[in-house]
Amino acid sequence: MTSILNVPAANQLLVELPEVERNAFMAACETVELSFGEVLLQPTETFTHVYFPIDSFISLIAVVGTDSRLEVAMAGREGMLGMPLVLSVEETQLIALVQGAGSALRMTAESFQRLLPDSPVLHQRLKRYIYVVMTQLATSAACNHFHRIEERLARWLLMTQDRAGTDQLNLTHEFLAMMLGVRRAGITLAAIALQARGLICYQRGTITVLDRPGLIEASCDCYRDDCALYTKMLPMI
Amino acid sequence: MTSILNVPAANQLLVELPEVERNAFMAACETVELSFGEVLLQPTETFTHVYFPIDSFISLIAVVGTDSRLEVAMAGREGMLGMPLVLSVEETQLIALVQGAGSALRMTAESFQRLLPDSPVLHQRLKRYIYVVMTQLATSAACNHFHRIEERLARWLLMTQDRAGTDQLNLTHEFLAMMLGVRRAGITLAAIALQARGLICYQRGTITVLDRPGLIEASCDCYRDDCALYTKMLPMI
DNA sequence: AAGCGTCGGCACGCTAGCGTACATAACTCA
DNA sequence: TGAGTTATGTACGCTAGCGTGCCGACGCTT
Repeated sequence: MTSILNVPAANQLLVELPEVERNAFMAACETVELSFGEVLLQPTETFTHVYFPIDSFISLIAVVGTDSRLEVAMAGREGMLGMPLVLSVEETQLIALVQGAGSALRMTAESFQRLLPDSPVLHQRLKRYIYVVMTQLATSAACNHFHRIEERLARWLLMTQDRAGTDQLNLTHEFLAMMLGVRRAGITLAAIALQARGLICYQRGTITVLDRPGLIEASCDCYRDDCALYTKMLPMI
Repeated sequence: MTSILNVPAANQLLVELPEVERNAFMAACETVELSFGEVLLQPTETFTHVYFPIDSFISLIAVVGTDSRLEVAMAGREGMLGMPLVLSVEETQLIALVQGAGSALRMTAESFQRLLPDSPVLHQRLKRYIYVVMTQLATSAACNHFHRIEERLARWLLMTQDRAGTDQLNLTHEFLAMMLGVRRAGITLAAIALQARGLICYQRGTITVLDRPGLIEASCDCYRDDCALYTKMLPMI
């Protein structure tokens, strides 16, 4: 089982583009630093930029009612923030929260929409990426519904590790509770269980993945399925 | 509160297209009858056709593990079956189950992909439709997670009523349980509660909506939000 | 009219997870 | 060093929903 991401610092959607496309596209990009906790977008806001994370990553969070939140997708260097713009829609209904600090390429929404029609290879890739995310949204709706906190936590840690590219994750139980839409105490119990099995180890805001294969075993199949779909639809690029 | 659908028998995505587009498109379509329970597509299968329901409707169902199923989206005359083809992807990971018998326009995947580039208005609409469905997937993931069976049932009945275009729905508790990913007995209790409130009435396989506004009141806001997003993104077309 | 299959009501004990609250432990900073 | 803040452990009773199984009612078939 390989991770989604075993490649050097570059956004996977942008690597190995045809020379012309790449040049035009990169010329319109700037590199920005994203810091943890930054909110790039709120529901009903309009995209001013698209982001292609390099070593940062972003959580997409759905809100229902006044205070229920649930992370529904992640965008790291395997993905992008700004899918609606690929569909010529300029708004979002999700919160985009920087979950892993680091750098990203960024381009104005305007440039993006102007350049996209002249970038057929990238455009094709982005459409496939949207398909992958849609499918993940659908199956993770089912996952969130049927699977237990411990499995979901394991899956979430794996996804995060892939995007952070390190074993050491800076995460509090509080934060994890928000992501999974459960109680903080629920995370504590699940984390204790995973630690007792020797899969992770944590102290005060840091979780270290000790046994990745074991963690995959402990997670629901949704993690494997997610990875498999991504590599099928966007193979190595 | 108006429903998504208050229009005569026609697929909403196809109405009022420019003459040329419409003619080319319709010429490639045939009308088919879909019968209840028909499975049009299974996970990993390839699309042979796209469907534009007229008075039928189709459930999209996610599968996790061996026997957990959850309805994640519906396609009636406000939508289509075959979104991945708009993204140039020919497969699906979802089950497409005919949930309301009736007719639909259908076209081969091949024709669809050939005609789409020459149908800019339709193409634009379909992209917006995909955005709507993606957003609904995201928020209904949260809805399924946070809201109770009774609210979710109310919402589901409203969505179904919109697409069926009638007060009388032919549904067993067993079937509803599958859609919502809960026990049959759980549906029975929720249905009893809704009936006690005078919102619905049912006997042996038939549910009648008695008080639509009341049912909206009883459902979570997700129903209203869904409708609002659709009409915002695809206004009356 | 009888029989059978389907559908719905209900009841049992059980579990995961909730809301809440409080205590302890670990860092931070004055 | 000591005070304050933040993160984690844990405990309490509670609720929604689970899995299961059984019974009765309905309605179709013959």
